Amino acid sequence: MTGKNVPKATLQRYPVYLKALRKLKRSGVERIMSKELSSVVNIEPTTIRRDFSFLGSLGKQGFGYEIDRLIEIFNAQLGMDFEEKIILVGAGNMGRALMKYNKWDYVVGEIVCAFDINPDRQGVRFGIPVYDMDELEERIPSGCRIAILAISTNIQTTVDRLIHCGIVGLVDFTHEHIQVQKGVVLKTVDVVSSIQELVFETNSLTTKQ
Amino acid sequence: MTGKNVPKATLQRYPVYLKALRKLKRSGVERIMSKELSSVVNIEPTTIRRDFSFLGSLGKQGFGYEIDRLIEIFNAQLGMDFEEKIILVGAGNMGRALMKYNKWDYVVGEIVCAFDINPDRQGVRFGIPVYDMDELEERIPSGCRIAILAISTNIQTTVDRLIHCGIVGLVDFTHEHIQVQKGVVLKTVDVVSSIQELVFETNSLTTKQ
DNA sequence: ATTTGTTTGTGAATAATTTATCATTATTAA
DNA sequence: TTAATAATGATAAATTATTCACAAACAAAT
Repeated sequence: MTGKNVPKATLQRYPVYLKALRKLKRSGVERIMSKELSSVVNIEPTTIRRDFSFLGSLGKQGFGYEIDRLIEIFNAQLGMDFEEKIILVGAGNMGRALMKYNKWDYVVGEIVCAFDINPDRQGVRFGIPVYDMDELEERIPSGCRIAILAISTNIQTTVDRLIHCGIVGLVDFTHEHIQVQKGVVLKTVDVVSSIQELVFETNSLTTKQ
Repeated sequence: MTGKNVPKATLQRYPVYLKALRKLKRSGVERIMSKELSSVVNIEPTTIRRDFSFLGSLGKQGFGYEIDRLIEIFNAQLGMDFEEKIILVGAGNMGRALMKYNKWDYVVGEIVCAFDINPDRQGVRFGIPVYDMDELEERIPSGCRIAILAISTNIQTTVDRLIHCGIVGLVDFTHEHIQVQKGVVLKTVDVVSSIQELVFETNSLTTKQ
């Protein structure tokens, strides 16, 4: 339905809103105005209103937004209906951390299985079956489009294999540069890169002596 | 020196370039042109050239860029000189995964110590001392500005404590919404949010039936 | 029921970012 | 040495994102 003309920048803020709204709900808040929410998420009120407006007229003038309604709509928009089957590639420390947190309560889908080359890591872990990498092509669930990458060797080769299997979205936890063809979306999650950006940004605030 | 008028968007691409350049160097490439690099990182050549130009005239007309020179400059720009002392808060699965990868070879600094409430996780892990959370205020290295957050309880309280200790940059691996005052930079790293964005973006490409 | 105060939603204006164009300069080959 | 080629770096144009400003809508009070 929606998801078409929504600006990319807005799309990246939706998860932020959802998290903040869920936190507010837990602390008993039932309604909120763009100005209040602004101080919670550090986003200008007018930007918030514009972002929300892409999903319809969610608020009431002179009143604000009902948090329950917002959460419901964001859940729907951000994936509750999708039920994506996500695979995890790599069951090392990082992979296990991700499996453990798989009980995400407002998520798009769930990790249905994992793959690893190391036999010691295979079997069932945190309720998720971990198969041998060799079995990727046969074990990958049909319709699976998204993979989480948490391996440290044969990275590019594995990515190519995944794309061959129909993967079109990758969340990348490796520390290597990965090359993907157009049409495949790569979301890189990297502490190092994050810290590099952070150092830059904080340097313009606090000048080190 | 630099780091002032560089657009935020450009700043976020620098780590991408550095990673790609290091990969190219390892595979023996010595020089590259913006057009070639473009096909590696999926960023327009003209954007690459403009991004690079903020750091000086790094290339030669009719020739391209020397990879060694680029890497050197990016290293300098992205932190090699900074030697940030980074602390890790939370030594669970995620924390351990991060400690294990602490041997980042082109990084801004390193994790000098960690903190956790659980006594079982305290002691030295992967060469990094893990202290009790209660000791945060006394153990935090002087001049420490950046913290990696990988805890799952008392999140907001801990963040407030960290900011009180002088932390101005946070890499956040929790699944909660975190509120920070202006002046503190928060980089949220969240599988769930990444997947949510991914689902949106891939949906505009592959229409599910 | 009417008025008053408040906050949304949006068209218009501004700012930021990306892409296109082109002059310039280095390289290479004749 | 000179001309041809090629790719940068700078500027201009186009695109995208944010902010302003205000009309319309609703709630609450009288």
